[in-house]
Amino acid sequence: MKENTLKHIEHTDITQFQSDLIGWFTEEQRDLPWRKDQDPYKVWVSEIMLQQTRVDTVIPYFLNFIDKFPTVATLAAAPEEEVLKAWEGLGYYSRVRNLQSAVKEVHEQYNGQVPNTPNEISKLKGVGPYTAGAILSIAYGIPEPAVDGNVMRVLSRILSIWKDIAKPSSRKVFEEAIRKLISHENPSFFNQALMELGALICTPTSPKCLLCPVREHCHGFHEGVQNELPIKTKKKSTRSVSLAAAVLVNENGEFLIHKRPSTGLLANLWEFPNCEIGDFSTARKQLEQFLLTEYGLQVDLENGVKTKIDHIFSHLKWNINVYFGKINQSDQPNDSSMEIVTEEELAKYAFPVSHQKIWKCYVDERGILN
DNA sequence: AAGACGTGGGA
DNA sequence: TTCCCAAGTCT
Repeated sequence: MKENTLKHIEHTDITQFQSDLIGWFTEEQRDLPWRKDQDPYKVWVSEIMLQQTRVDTVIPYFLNFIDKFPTVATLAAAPEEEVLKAWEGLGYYSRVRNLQSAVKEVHEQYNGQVPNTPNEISKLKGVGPYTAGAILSIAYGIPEPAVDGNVMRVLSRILSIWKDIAKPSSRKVFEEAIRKLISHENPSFFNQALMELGALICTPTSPKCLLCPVREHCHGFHEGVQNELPIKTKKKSTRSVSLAAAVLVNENGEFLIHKRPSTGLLANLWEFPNCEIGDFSTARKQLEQFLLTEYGLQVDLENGVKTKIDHIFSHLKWNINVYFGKINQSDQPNDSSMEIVTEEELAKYAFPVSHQKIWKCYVDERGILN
């Protein structure tokens, strides 16, 4: 069965395949900011940002992040608040907390040098099998597989592999294939070329086979099944959660914000006080009760719901009822996870997009009133 | 193994 | 609207 899965490798001219693939990448690769040099730190940052995230989205974040934290030493020394702020809006925020944690370890345990062995680099927080292979091959020229979604899709087609790429167990099949195919002369370009091919030519839908530099090596194309591959089972739909949130302002024009717990969803990001509710019809009462029992705040929320915000995550959906309310200057948080800040100071804190939407609602509404 | 973990874009 | 993503990792 195992031999059968990769049977097409026997009929692949590996040297010619490498040459065609790397030759194409050399000519056609996109000009991307993390391709200016092979600084292991910058390669690392880019690979973490690119996890589950589009190139076009990453570019401005990468430029800003490297501007703010150009080296291992600067990121290791940075306040977490600033680091999270630089990641604000990118999503999967544990990536950047793990990155800074790992960078601190590199700074302290490896004298600031990103390790260059599979064993050492894989121990770093947030560095899984893909990222380890990407850094080792791109920054250090070490022939390790870097198997991401692109590579699994491309190889599924080229080698006509009918394994479900959604299953974690499938990854090792593709790693095995890459170990047989990878160029030892230029593992960096080989790995990047496979991903670039997946992004530009061998796309999820409507692959541009007529433009493909390795079409002659592609068993899926020759079998006419390139549109049937890869096999990928779909995931379950998301569940819905109802929330009520409050934008609370005092006589000084200062706002109450709350820092989320250090684990779980949107960890360590800031938000407007909110709670999960069972029933929209009594949302305001539930929120007032929550503010009293959790934060010791006696608040009269304005009567009407200001807006209803829908926010979709990968695995769940928030339906947020937004309320406005006044607090007194004498109301101080009874909780160290809360702060009272001016509108100007708000810009220093990292908020998830869902709560940026709440703030936008407040600004829009206030603009009408003023 | 399967679910948690974000977001914005395209069909 | 709904679904599927896009250079994955952690638990």
